[in-house]
Amino acid sequence: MSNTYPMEDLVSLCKRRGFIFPASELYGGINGFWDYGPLGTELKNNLRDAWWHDMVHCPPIGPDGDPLSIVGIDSSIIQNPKVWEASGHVGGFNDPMVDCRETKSRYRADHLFVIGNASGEGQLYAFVEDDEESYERASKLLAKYEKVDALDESYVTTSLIQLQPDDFARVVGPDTKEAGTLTEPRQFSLMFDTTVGATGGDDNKAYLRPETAQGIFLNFMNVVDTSRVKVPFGIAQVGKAFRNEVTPRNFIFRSREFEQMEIEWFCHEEDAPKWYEFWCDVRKEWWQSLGLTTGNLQMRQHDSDELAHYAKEGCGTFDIEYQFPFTAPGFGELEGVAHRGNYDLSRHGEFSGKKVNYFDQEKNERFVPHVIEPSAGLSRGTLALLSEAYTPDDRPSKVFMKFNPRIAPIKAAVFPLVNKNGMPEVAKNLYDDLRTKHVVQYDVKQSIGKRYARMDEAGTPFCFVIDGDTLDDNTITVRDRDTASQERINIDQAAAYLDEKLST
RNA sequence: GCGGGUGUAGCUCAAUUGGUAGAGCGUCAGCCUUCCAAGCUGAAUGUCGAGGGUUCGAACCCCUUCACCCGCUCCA
Repeated sequence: MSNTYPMEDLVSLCKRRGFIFPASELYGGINGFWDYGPLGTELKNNLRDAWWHDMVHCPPIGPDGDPLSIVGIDSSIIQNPKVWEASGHVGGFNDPMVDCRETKSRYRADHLFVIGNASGEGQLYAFVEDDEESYERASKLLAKYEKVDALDESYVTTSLIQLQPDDFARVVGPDTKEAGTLTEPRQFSLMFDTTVGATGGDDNKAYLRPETAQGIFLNFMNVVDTSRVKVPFGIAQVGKAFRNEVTPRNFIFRSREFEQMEIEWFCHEEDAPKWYEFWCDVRKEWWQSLGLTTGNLQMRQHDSDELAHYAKEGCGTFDIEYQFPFTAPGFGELEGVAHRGNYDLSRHGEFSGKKVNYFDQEKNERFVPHVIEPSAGLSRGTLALLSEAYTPDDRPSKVFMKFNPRIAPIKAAVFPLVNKNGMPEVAKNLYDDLRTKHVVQYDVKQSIGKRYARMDEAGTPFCFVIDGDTLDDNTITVRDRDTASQERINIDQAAAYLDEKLST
């Protein structure tokens, strides 16, 4: 079923029921940050734990019939700043950029020059460095504007970045006719700065990691040396990452602080396409196993022009995309499976001057492994689960959350049908028993209908009810969240019933 | 970053268009209740997003700012 309800309805429910709140709401919020409430935290932790279980503790069966070998790490959010130079994050994305409001083009400020009257008056015409055509165009327009046949020494070329802020109103962009459409140069560093040490200063500048992946590459040799792993193998990590997004948008989909679940799968170059294909399949099936339906998931290969700097030399990137309510009928990225080649390990070897490679004893071969990276968004995954679960209905609550029982924040509720006649005591006993193994809730307040409704919005798959018959024959009812239908089971079977339902 | 919209109780919204805020639902308490937000009674909750201005007086008009939504842009 596609998600066609308004996003606001889901956001409203998340607030109302304690899944997700705006961060710093008391102070008016802060753009791009969100807090997880009691139910949201359970949901996110369940997703994280399911991933860790299925990828690290009990990893998929490989093409040869044996389980894969994957180990976990937990690296620091702040690393030596040189890490981000080696990874390409500092160099490639720190340039001042200039936007054209008219044509929406974006230029690197240091690539733009302007030509104009040396008197400092009149319009300035911008052109792209080393672009003959662009220069010709600017020259012609300037000549026309100045009403001269040819440009002489009274017209000079200067770098755009040397202009004063006031000058930009006089600048005509490389592909516009109006002046003043170019913005002032802006830094587009998407990495968060921070300062290490109490004294501060530029020398102590560091960054909050923009991806968890680098922590894995940094520890590649440590893991190889200490964990008895052999290529091919994987290293997994879950953790926060930070990006100064230009436009945080769409609830927790694009936030400035978010969580990733990443695997770097290290293999021999000649096996890389095989593993790439393998991981695309495995990861898509995994999301499906959590209840994301086929129609809301799609695989999309990146075009060559949108590949990340690290993926250029590999065989590409596949996005696993989900149809969120705010993207429908389009899709938004949930996970990227990238072939990173051996870019990262090579770069760290180069920049550190240390040995970063692998020796295969059987083949007597030393090489830098290639990497397949299934990089999933934990925050985005949580949003996808919420989006998928949100189910408008004609029941009194008008909506219920159809979570897969495995990731549901609350697994079951225990109610006495009425708060008397010995029922509360029996219900309480059952609750005390179940709570030692599962997240369950006990509720005696108000009518049974309201209690069902509360659990529907929390997405609790099962409600156990102690009624009059329980006192006679030890049976209770189990009410199914999705169908509202009931069945009777023996009270002694409740725990086993839950175990069975949660394991499928 | 640009353009448009919105902001009032936990949620959804109202306030006769300048006279210092209400409803429904939810929540809580009590009664009642033998299966789906039932019924009865009662209660708590808002510096009307924030700051400034105009005015005798502002939720309402003006300015600034913040947040959220939509469309562009961006998304290593």
